[in-house]
Amino acid sequence: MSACAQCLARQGTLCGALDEETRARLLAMAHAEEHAAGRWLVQPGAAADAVFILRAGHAHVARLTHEGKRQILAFLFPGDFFAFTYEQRYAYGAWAATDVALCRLARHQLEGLVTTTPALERRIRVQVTRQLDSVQELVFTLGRKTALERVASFLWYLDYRQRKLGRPGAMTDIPMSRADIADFLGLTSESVSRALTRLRSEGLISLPAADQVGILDMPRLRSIGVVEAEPVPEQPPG
Amino acid sequence: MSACAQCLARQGTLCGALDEETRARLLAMAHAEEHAAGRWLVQPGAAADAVFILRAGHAHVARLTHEGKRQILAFLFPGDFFAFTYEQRYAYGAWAATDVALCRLARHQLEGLVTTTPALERRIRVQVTRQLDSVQELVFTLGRKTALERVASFLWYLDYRQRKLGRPGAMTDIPMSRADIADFLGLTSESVSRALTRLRSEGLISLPAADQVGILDMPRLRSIGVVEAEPVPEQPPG
DNA sequence: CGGTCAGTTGATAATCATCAAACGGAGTGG
DNA sequence: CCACTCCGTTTGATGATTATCAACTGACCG
Repeated sequence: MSACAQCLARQGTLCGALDEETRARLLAMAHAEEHAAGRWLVQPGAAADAVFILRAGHAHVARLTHEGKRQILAFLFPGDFFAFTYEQRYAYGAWAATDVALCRLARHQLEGLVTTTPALERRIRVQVTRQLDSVQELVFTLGRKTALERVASFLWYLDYRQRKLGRPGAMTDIPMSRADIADFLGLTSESVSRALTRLRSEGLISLPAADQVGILDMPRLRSIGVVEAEPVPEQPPG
Repeated sequence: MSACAQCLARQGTLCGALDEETRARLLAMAHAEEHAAGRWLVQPGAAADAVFILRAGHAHVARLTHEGKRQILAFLFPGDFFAFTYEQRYAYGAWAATDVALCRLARHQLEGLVTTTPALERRIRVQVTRQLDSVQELVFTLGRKTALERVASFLWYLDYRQRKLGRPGAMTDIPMSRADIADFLGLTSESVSRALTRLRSEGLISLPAADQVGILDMPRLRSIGVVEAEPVPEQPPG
């Protein structure tokens, strides 16, 4: 219950915007778990029989290949909801990047509750839709941005996420390695490093430590990284 | 009603798996429309006040920038469902690639119907979840595949989609230009062309016309393009 | 029969990956 | 307390892939 209270304080969470009764039922079927940094939360290829809500810590979701290639699909922050798929087996893996606390919801139980609780079903649909929006944003980043633009937009994103969790402050944490960032942005860790160095040398950011960044010129950083959609182009392309 | 019958014949459609009454209500609020090739179906930046089901023809969804960059997010086939977003305005545009027929559903009406029709809500959630799965697949393609691998996986995907629509046959249609394929795969049209030429010269495919491909060696094509997920790696990376 | 346009092919350039070395902070042991 | 090691990061040199620019081909259409 107190685990929930902590979680509910956050916006955009699955359980927010639910009435007391539904929340209680959800809680009744939730397994509260804690895992040490480095542990699998979702094994790639395992039966997709649960979904998760991250309560504390950081976790990463990635698609992996036998050749050792890795594409990180999402960096999870407290309050994030993950492992929703239509497939019978997970196409990706998720692991604890730091020590984490999470709620595990068995899929068949959740599907059961959902059929009698339209509000919950709706809430899940909204969450999945938001994830769709953000993955489409990532598609654009990977398909059509340069290394510098990718890194700039990533810093913007990091800052945005941390502000949303209510950490103002001049500094933004970078709670993942250069290699992780690279595997999210479709680059190498060297390219990420070079892009950061360039942004620093041009006065857009400061890097007091490897895991902290100060954004000195947000408008310019944003103009590099965050590409605006065309308002209303004349004629469709193609 | 006959427009619906045509649409319902297809698997994986929004309206499939709904009972008669719900389907009738959905139909009652659906605007059946037809649009000529080249027309906007969704204008980028417009109020996100409707969702669509494509009944016939092909449409493309893309994120566009004022600098003329374009990232195609999806190629829509008959039966596909699109323009679902959490945002108030569309971050992307969609247009008719050929003459199209579609159903338009006003978002506020649909939201209304959905609250009293759990089965429909569930159906929508499933559709959105499937889209999430496929966009995540695209993220991996853009982030971690070479040009040749991207094109190979694209051909596999085209073939897969057309088989699902029930067109066996030795030949697979390519119902979009090289530039469209390029903007989907994060490449240029020249790179797409070179990759196709290479696949042809290596005997994997035949190209009797620019808009048709014959897959001569599916296993090899698949092994190039479709990267298997790691079954169960020992220790999480990172 | 010429014109237009999508597609292909070729030459060159830019970006990013790869390979390699140096750097620096955190932790360890003398 | 300080040297040493380790590992992630940064920086440098080189190479590969893909983008860009440009020319050419062929199909379709007036």
